Amino acid sequence: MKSSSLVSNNVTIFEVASQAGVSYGTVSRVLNQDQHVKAETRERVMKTIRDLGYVVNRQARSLAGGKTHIIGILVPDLGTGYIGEIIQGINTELQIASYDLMLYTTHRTPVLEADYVASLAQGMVDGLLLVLPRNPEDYIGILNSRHFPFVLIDHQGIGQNCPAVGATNWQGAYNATEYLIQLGHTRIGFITGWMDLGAAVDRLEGYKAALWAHHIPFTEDLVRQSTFHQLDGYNCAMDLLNQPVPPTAIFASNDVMAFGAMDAVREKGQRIPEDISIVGFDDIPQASIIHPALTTVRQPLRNMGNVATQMLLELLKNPDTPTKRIELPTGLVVRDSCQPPRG
Amino acid sequence: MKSSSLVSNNVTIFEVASQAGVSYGTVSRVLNQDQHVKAETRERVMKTIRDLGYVVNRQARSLAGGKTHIIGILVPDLGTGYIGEIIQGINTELQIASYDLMLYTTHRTPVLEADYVASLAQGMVDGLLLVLPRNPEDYIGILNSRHFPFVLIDHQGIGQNCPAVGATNWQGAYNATEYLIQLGHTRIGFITGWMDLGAAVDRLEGYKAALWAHHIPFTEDLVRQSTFHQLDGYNCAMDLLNQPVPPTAIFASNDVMAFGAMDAVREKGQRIPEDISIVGFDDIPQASIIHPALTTVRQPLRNMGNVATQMLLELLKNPDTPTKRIELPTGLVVRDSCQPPRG
DNA sequence: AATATTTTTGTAAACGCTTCCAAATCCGCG
DNA sequence: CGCGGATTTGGAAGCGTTTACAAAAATATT
Repeated sequence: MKSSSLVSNNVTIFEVASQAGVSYGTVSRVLNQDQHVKAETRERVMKTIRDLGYVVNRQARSLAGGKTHIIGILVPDLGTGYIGEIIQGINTELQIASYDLMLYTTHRTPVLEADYVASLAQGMVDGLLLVLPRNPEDYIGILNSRHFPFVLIDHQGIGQNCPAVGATNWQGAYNATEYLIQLGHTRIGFITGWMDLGAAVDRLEGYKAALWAHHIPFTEDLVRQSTFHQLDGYNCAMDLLNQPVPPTAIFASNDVMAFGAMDAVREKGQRIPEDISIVGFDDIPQASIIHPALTTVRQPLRNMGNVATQMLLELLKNPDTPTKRIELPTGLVVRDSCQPPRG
Repeated sequence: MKSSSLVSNNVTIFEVASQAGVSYGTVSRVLNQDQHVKAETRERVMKTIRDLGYVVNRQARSLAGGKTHIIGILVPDLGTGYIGEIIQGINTELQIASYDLMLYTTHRTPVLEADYVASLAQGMVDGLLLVLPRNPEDYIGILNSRHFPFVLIDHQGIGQNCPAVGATNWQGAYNATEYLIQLGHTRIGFITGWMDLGAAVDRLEGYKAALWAHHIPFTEDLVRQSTFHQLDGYNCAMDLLNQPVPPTAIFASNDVMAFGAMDAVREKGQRIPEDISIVGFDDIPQASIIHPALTTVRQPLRNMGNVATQMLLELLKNPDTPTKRIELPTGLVVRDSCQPPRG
């Protein structure tokens, strides 16, 4: 009986109804777990459904009911596994709630981003998960005014209070910097992410705060503005290392830039961690497979996906759930890329 | 006018029709580029559509027309960037054809796989892209008998001829093995993937063929059956290295197992490539960032996504396009993980 | 100028479901 | 036994399209 749903094509509630000797309204009620059905009738209908291999037509259901049971997710790309992890988290929750996932990648094109959001919000999906959005200012206002449910992942929101889940970026950067300081480092290079992203700013601030707390003067000479990309990480690290008095440690604002920094260090003929310590941020899967394994600040990516999805589903169920921003804790993962400075 | 579509919520063809002074049928015809509309009328309707910010309701359209303009993609996971690359390729094509993408991850649970396929084929999507399917036998027959359009990516199909795109696995493995042989290696370890996947078998066969062509005796002692996972790659490599006469090179059937092998080599206190050469397969993004950069057989993943999508779209447009299987060429990417054996 | 032909437009009937309202059935109790 | 209220069921209407068919308008033909 299992695969009969694949075999028989177009069973409708009408066929189920006539087979079970009830009206189609009753079948619909059973399908929607309406309480107003006699237990015995429900049983009979469910059996018929199984026998006939009936599967509800989602299009019809959403036309009639106004809900699609699809949620959309907008991501910048799928390159690094960073997004992949988040999606796994989202997926788990969605599966439980039996929602479907519509995936859109923007490749960081703001135009696309706004367009997608426009047409999605038009009824294609019930809610939206926006991962690492680049220019949400363009549309968040509109989504809000239309009361369209959405949750931001890894973005601070934009002044207005929107539902969002992020991580304690500041604290993570603070802890990582402090770890390096406690190892004895005082000249710690820092490579930022896109500074238009709140997370990148927070990480820089955490770094500064840790220096400050340990009475180490902050200097712009040790900071390089970058883009979260590996190659830029490489270039910035190179630049940092070419200074008259180079840093003894480099803290990159994400893991792939840390990988780039590692390349730079090696190209200068120096060793990690003996000559230079490296710290990353994110703890993407590759961080533990690279050699030496990267010490990094772990973001609970999967968990962020879980939580964001739960928030969105809650929002769908109960639209006036108060808006909240959740920050999941980050944690320092100590591996092999750091040690006290030489001498 | 740009964002009016976001502002106004429920414009239907009826409103457009009355605004434009035509019947709703005509609007529908304009929407579907039906030729039977006077040019002037078409213009007027299109203007109204723009003015009102009308957007077609996809649910209604597919209920009536039978097509969803959504294609489904079934992937095992999103962990390694391998799938991510393929998805990028798919996405590009889909964007051009303005189809939407529904993503399902199976985590390699055969049950899920079959269930998904069942309900998807039920009308949720117009076609299916099956990436690296594990047990397609369970449902390919049924899909075929229902004439449901699908394309396999990175799978050999199952005897029957189904549309599929793959890569020249045999040739790639042959070339990589030959490369090692030409460097002077004669004891070349080989770590397989899941042997229930055709691609894995082909790679093993390519390896064997190259040995044979160069009169190097094949021995099971140098082959380990594995699973495409990093940890298993590590274990198999360890096992290989612990033999009385260990290999001087290891060829892993994919990159992440090669990463695992690298870990094993290092743990044995040996260096890459000085003591042991390593070759992978796939050329996922990480292969070039790991240190030493991995010599590997490049699969044109993005391209495979492109081609598969084009095939599927063609199949949708013209259901009796003859079935074909396309094999895209692989190529050896020489980086830093190999050198001639010592001594 | 009248008819035949073609092009364009209007309309009704699906598509498969949800949901509301009214009708039927059931139950307990006087 | 009959009545009121609660529970259960049936059926109509509507969701926003597409599409087949018929009607109307435009054009060509004699």
